[in-house]
Amino acid sequence: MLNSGVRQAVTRKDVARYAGVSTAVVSYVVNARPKKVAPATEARVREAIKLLGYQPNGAARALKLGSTEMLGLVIPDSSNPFFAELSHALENSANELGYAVLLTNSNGSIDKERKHVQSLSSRGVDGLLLASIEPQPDLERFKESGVPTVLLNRHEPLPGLASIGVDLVQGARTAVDHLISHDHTDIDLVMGTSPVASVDGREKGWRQALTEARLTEGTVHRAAFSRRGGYEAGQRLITARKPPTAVFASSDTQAAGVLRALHEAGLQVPQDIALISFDASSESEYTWPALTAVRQPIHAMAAAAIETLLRRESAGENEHTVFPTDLLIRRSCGCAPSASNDVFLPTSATKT
Amino acid sequence: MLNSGVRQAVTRKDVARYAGVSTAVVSYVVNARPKKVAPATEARVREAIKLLGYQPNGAARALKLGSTEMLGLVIPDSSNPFFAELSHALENSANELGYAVLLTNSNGSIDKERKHVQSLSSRGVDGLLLASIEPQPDLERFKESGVPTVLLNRHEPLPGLASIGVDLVQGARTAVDHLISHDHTDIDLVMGTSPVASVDGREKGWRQALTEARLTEGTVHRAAFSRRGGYEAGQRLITARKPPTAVFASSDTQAAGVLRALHEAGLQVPQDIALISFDASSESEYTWPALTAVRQPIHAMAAAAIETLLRRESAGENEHTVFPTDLLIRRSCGCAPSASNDVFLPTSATKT
DNA sequence: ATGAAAGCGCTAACAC
DNA sequence: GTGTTAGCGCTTTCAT
Repeated sequence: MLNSGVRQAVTRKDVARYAGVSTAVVSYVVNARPKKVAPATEARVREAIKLLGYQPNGAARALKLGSTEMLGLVIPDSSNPFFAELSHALENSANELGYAVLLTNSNGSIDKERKHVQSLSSRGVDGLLLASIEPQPDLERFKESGVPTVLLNRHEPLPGLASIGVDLVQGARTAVDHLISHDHTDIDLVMGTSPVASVDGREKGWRQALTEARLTEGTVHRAAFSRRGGYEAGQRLITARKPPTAVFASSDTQAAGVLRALHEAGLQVPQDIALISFDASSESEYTWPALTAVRQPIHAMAAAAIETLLRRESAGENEHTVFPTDLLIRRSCGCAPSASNDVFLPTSATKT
Repeated sequence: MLNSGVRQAVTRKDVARYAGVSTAVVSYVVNARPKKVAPATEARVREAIKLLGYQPNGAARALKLGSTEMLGLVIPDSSNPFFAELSHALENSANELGYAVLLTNSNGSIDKERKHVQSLSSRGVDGLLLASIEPQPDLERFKESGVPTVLLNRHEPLPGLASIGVDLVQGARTAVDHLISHDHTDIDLVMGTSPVASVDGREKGWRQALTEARLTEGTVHRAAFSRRGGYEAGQRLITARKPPTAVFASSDTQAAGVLRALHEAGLQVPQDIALISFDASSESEYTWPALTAVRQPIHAMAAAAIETLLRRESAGENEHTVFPTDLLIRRSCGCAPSASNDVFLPTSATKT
């Protein structure tokens, strides 16, 4: 009838016996709750804990309390620089509040994403952080599992679910407007593709900026959200009859690929073709030339996501928080910043 | 006395009642074990499960079974490209075997690393994957917690603990030998710094290759394992009285920094200074020029780590597995590969 | 200030 | 083939 005591050799019972108290008292000192314990008793218990090398059993605690103090994280690809930085920031924020995070990759598969959500829910996570690849995640799924959820990297409100993201349209407009201020009139777009069709805010912003400046619309080069995708788009871009003089890329990784294609063709950036990217993850600072990029406030978003999730555990608000972006001026746009980097547009977060 | 039934509204008991069976039967069908169930009964149970939206409670299962089917991962920085790729591969491998992974970052702090090990152990992980920043991790700590552990990114055997890594010395020698074959005689080293002093295998390999070729030793530039570190090292390197004609960098990220410094100084790679880096993470393919790099077989190592860890749960062997590296020839070394990338040294893993 | 005991949801040995 | 039930380690109410 015994469980194979492989690991949990020492339980609170052993500690209690060793310290000559009841198991309840051990609990009181370990949690400093809900009762006070006499200093002398407490000392004996602590002594016993240290001596026996006692470690509370998380599973038992979770079962009793109904809370695992774990958060589930589902992202497309944790090795992609943007998501790598985001998940790092999320882990740090969660950790500060005593929460551990279960990391899962959907690897671009909707089916895998669903399985992970389900599995994390079954593991009893206290909350779910989901960077979904579905433009319209099935709400019922979440209601059912009942796990508080916040959607990451989500750029439009989704009624019924909390979400956090950036103003894609505004960010793109800032970038394209900047290119226009450098007197460019032929501005192409390298746009990432998501599994399901729907117009990305970056595409809208690019188009809006062009329209307002009464410029003719450039070409949209669709490619995967990856360095390779950008590389292929870059190759297509320069072999057009009339290549653009400037390009806006929907992510840093794509821009890195575009850069490679341009270099291989012997083209100079920004002289022959100027380039601005989106995200401003740390890799964008070390490309050649360094990328001017629309920056997402990753750390602030991560902190807000955790905060929203944990607050939601009690209250159940479903707001969409939009963070502003700034334009980080470096070399690829044609500017020659004097010394350090300049930053535009430092506005604050808004809620919907 | 009731637990606040916030989430786990529906338990196996509800399912049993609804299907008109006992709780044991529900267990049998959910786990397909340890008893057979009549097809008709099974169908009724599955029906009830679906209808009620029943999800097994992981904490209860873990408590009963003494296994959480979770693995703990402790790494210095999950946003560093190398560790990002490693943790991605680890998560994938673990997931295939039904294990979830708890990700934690030590952020370069030994204290944090210890806290995470302790916390993961307390959460009852079935195994620990640890990329320690300590050159000599305290063995007692692990014996005590009793969690099967494998050390990652570990390049020398550590008696008493399983570990996995790459032959740093050999990898570095291959790189430096290659530089020598390009007729370089002044080859500097950009070496990452770890918190505690101890000679890294890459430094040894660099020195050995130089010595065997009867070349005078170049300068060692110590810098952080980061793009910024590499950048600073690169700046120092080119302002020396007699700059080298070739450089071996101990990581891709550092090489990216070196590249930036060289570009800023108007130096050509490989013409003015040739460069080879270590890791060959995916970012090394998209720098300009693309980096020739010593490649670590990240996926194979991840798979082996998981396999070792899970096998160790029963048997308790403590071997050190060394993986071979290859030299991925691209442009930064001075080669002009015809079409695709060439790969050297495809040998197989060895155990100690 | 301390202790006894119930019970969280699940598994599996054992009885039928 | 199915049901009964003990018990995993913990928290906390209630009694002392």
